[in-house]
Amino acid sequence: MVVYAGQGDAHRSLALLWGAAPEPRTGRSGPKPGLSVDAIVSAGIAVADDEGMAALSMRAVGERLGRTAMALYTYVPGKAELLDLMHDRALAGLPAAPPPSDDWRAAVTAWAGALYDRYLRHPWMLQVSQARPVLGPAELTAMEALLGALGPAGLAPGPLRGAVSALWQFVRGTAAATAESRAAAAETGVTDEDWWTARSARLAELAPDFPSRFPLLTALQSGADGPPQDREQETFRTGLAVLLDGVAAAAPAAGDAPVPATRPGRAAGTGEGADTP
Amino acid sequence: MVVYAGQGDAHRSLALLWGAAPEPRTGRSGPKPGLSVDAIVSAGIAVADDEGMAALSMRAVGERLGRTAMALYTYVPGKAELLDLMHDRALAGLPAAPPPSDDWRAAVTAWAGALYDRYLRHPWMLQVSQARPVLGPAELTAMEALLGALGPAGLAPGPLRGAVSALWQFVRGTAAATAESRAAAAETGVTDEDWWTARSARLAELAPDFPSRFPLLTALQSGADGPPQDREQETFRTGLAVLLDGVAAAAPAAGDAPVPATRPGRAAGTGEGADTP
DNA sequence: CGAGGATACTTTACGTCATAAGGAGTTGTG
DNA sequence: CACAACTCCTTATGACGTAAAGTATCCTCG
Repeated sequence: MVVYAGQGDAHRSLALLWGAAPEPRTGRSGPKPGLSVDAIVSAGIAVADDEGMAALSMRAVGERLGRTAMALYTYVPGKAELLDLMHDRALAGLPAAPPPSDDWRAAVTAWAGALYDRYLRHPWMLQVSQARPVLGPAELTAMEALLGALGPAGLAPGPLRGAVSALWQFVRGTAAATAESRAAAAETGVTDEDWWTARSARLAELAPDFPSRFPLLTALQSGADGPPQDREQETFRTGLAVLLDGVAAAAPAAGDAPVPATRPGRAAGTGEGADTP
Repeated sequence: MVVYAGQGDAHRSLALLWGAAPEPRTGRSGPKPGLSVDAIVSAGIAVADDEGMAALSMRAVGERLGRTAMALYTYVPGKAELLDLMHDRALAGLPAAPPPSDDWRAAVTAWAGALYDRYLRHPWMLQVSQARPVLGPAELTAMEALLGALGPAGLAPGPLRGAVSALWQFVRGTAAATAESRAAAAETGVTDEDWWTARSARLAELAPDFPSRFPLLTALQSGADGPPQDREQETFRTGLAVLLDGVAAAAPAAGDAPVPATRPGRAAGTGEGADTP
């Protein structure tokens, strides 16, 4: 529920995100730290995973570590920063960019699938306000991986930025939709499908003129065939395909695009020597 | 900051969203209502517009109407539902779908620009958790408009769903990025550009190995030429072009679409005459 | 070794939040 | 005119983030 305290100094997060100097422990008095930023971030993720974003309070995180809420403030400036850290950490460890290959479509598809899965494993991430590019190392690594996968397509910098943004947002958005329908279903103890039909039934009841007011939506919806999971997967798959077609079309000399390239001029180099760290 | 209380009965919102039967006022005792759902929603939007999402409390909304917080509960079940109503109302009045035309690219571009502008006029919308398709009338109308604009492209239902999702998420995501950089700049009383350079300077300081760790990102960033507004606009424009190229590519060549689709002969997607926001 | 200061953590407290419960005033219908 | 329905208020509850101040622990320096 709570997601982001607007003015939380992004600067304070930055230092922590990038592994605030581990401080040579020599020459420091006082009791040894019993906690660590890492442990706190892990506990926070555990709380959010287990009990949902609404249950993520400083008290809850502290409790999970056998401490009070205030103990956390020794390590972390506040809740907003903790959220930043959690979000970035939850993105860590995604597969690195594969070596550049002709089949950039497969590479980008794999990247998108991994990110999608990650979001669904930590649905609370989707409730962290995205009005906030935190620029943590894991997020940037994921973006670098996308750039690496996308590289062989040979986009110019402008379209490349656009494509990266479009891809990321698409994955996040579709993951959010899936997560929401799962959550709603789990909450009401009902299967996805039942929930959807109940929902549309209620809608039809409240807006009897629905089909005439929204003919295209009605047509689109009635075109659905399988259970909602399948529909979500299909949306993900086909939406991604549309995006990739766009990338292929925007690329000057794309490999497997069905579109004949008319402009041979290769624009400013987008580092094709992606050796992927 | 607060964005969405997870379990708020979406059902309760639905009735309100769809204009809960205006109740024939005859045969009702008690004092006449001094407020209305509409007035409350307007006040909520005014508060959020003027003072930001963090300042949106039931007290603040009530105060703006000369009432206490509790007075609102006569009209609205709770804050989550009020947020739903605000969000949908803020989407109302977007331009309707134009008559089907050959130039579906222009139509979709206009649609995207209008939605983008709307988000930027009410930045708090971007902090409402999107993990929640509220299915209000305005949102559905906007989606119907997109479907109308997209129609002449002649997509099959699957790709159409994917494209709709991709387009919507893209607009929302890029709007969020723009809103965030504006907010950050306004907060610190600094121009967009200064804020960005300060940010990158700080990043470079914290992660001196940045260029070697993120070569592609570094290359992409250094390829930027203008002030950030221009970069944002360019991302929007080129990203949208990529998406539209994808739509064109996913459409059946030119055969059974109601209108012969424009062949995507363009190479770099930047050529499109997007008039943008 | 013992004092002093730094550090980890706790207790307590404050202000704010959403909202439950109950009461007061207002208005229509019997 | 009584009563019921209704709006709106006051008050109260429990949770939240976190400021302030206290306590216990440990290192360093005299």
